[in-house]
Amino acid sequence: MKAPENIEIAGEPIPLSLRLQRGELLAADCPSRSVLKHVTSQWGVLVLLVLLEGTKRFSEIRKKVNGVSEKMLAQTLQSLESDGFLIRKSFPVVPPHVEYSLTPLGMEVATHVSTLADWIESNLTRIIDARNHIQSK
Amino acid sequence: MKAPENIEIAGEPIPLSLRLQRGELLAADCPSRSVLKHVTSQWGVLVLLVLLEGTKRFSEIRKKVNGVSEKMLAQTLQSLESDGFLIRKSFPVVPPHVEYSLTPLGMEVATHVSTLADWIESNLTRIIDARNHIQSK
DNA sequence: TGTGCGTACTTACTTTTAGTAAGTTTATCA
DNA sequence: TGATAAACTTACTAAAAGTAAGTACGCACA
Repeated sequence: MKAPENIEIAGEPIPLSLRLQRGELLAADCPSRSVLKHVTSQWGVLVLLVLLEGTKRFSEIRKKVNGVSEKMLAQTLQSLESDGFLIRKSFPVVPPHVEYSLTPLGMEVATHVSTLADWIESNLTRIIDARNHIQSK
Repeated sequence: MKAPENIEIAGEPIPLSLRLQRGELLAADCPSRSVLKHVTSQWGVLVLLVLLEGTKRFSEIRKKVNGVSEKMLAQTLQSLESDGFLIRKSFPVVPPHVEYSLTPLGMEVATHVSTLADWIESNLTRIIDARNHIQSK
């Protein structure tokens, strides 16, 4: 993260608590890097998309996100939870019943992720056309 | 990709060539998956951000994207080029001089990537706060 | 009393990917 | 003659992802 500079407006210093500390993704040691990794990880993106539809059980997410293994899904859910993007609600029953849903913070990222995902889905043919065009050179 | 269904409007079938085939990221074998991988790869995201600023040389990109190795940068640039997101212009000089710039297609994705990246940078403190809150439970 | 079932994981192991460091190329300049 | 610079490439190691099997446990059924 950027070290907060001593900004002031009209001679009045802005209190630290009110100043927003912006992350810098281009800085190798900025904590935003790990957030980006979690959010844009292969399965992270897809899990966020699915959870935008609403609360889902572990097994439901697994069914929707075609190809994810139980191990990777569990891992992905844990990292997204640890970043505060989703909450895990476990019911004390057997067999286990666990529900995942986006937090307000999670909905915000997921919305941006969804926009990007939509663009890719919508423009797939353009991309494939471009691919073929480049290949044939 | 979704198999094109036989859609028609007002009794008139839409020719295959005109119908847009949407990708489906949730389908394991959809080609959109590899595009997503390239675009949201750790270094792919950051390269796209840097190239939004304009044409850049290999070494300039490497300097801006803190932490990327030459190997990974070369690999990332190649995959983004193969998807038609950027063009590589090599000048026949020694030492080598190579310039990379976004294609119109690349600018579109990069814009969406940038929106997501901006959100993460802007909300880092919220995320870190959420992280700490979760940890302390 | 025991056997199987369902769900959400976890663990051990293999394969793939990423990271690191050193090498390659070649015109130009000291 | 030899060092230099820029953009890669290659060989090797470390880390991450994929695969498959195991674990926990309360309930239903035999």
